[in-house]
Amino acid sequence: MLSVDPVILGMIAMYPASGYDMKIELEKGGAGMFSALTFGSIYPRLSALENEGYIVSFAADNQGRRRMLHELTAKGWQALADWLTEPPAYPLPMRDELLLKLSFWYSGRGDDRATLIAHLERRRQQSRELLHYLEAWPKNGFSYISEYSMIALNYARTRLEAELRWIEETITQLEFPPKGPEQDPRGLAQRIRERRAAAYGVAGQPDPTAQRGDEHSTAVEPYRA
Amino acid sequence: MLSVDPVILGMIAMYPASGYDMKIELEKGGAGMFSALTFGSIYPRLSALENEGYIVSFAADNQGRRRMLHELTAKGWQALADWLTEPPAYPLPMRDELLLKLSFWYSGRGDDRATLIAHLERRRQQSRELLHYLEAWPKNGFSYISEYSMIALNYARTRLEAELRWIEETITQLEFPPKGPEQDPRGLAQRIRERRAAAYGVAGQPDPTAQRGDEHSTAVEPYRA
DNA sequence: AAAAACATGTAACTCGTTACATGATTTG
DNA sequence: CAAATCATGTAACGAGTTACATGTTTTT
Repeated sequence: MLSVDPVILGMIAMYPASGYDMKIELEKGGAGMFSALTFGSIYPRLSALENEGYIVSFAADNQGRRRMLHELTAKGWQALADWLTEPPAYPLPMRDELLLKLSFWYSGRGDDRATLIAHLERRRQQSRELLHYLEAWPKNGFSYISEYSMIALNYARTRLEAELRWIEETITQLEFPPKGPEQDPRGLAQRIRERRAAAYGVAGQPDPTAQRGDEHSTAVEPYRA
Repeated sequence: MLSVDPVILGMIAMYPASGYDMKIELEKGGAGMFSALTFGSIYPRLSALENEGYIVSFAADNQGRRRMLHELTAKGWQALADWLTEPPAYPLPMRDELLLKLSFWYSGRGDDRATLIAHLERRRQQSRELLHYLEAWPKNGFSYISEYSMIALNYARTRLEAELRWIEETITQLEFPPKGPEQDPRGLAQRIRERRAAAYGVAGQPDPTAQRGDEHSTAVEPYRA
């Protein structure tokens, strides 16, 4: 039972679907906010799930074009119900390049606030678009949306709205002058600038001697809880 | 340049660190909110990054215990700065089992609201703990936290607070009776119950005949935008 | 004296993605 | 009639995880 399997079973549970249907549904629909599948993982799993008795597959006529539909067996319905009953794993960490870049920003770019504002404005644009798409989806007159899907949708909406507020506040803050570190008992901010300058060399050219071991004598105690 | 590489370079940029340091720092520190690394990916990449000239490694005496520290070269500092300048990829989709389960909840568990409330209460507990940990971190008197790391931390805090509010609202809603689907123009809610009943069989035992292709004649039009 | 934490590293494995292959039908 | 879309499938690849192997030092 791979992690994609419950998604496949869940999609089929809504209606007997083809592999292609599932891909499209996830791209355009609600569950796609929380998972994505590629054909390369869908089709092999459909075969496996059929071999293991979770689904049955049958050809459906699609005016000449071949089309394989899949339906859950009793075992498949049971597996889905069991998976839903299992306590969901806590999503950790929140993989997000923007946040990761923020964590390392000072070390790598110092007080280059302009580039960071550009990143944030791009993100604002993307999140706004996603929010609009997501608000339109339950009103498209087509998709099946249960009370529970709507709750999931509410989560995504709430999260995006909070993100947009954070972006506004952050851009405002970045338009003011830099504030200096929030906490820096070991004076790392200063040391980072010095180490970078040493690596590049005083005249701006790379300095090969700055790469020998002995120069790194300013060892920093790592954090131990 | 693998996706873990900028994280390694970013950690080293803060202070010359060992592979072990990075693992611990990510587990206990701020960047760990947004990325995790295992030894199996750290050590091989440290060798590779040294071979490619991004870092230099040197033995540091750690009272008898061996310890390899790593420092950025000019090329390494430059690679980090370049990576930070690149527009960050939009994090899509938000992989979250709880949300995925909500999407499929009705199909698999019908109106079993008790189990769902249990999931939400568990999540509330975990998110509260993370929030408390995360609020304590910038006051531990040790970690280096730049203005920008603090902004990332603010994001995580904002997001968790929004999530906790959503959990409260959702639990309250789930204590009321079920509402029925938000949007269901094809009558799928009804069909799902019928299909599940057919798969299990009327008497509760699995019905093998319900698994033949012909019975699935109630084909549902897939969504096409 | 044992267990936990410190510290580095390798090899096998697993899962998912990318790229490729094929072919029918609809649309411009 | 060419291009886009529909539709299914396979094979190679890649990147990260898990498990294993090894040895030291500190804590209980």
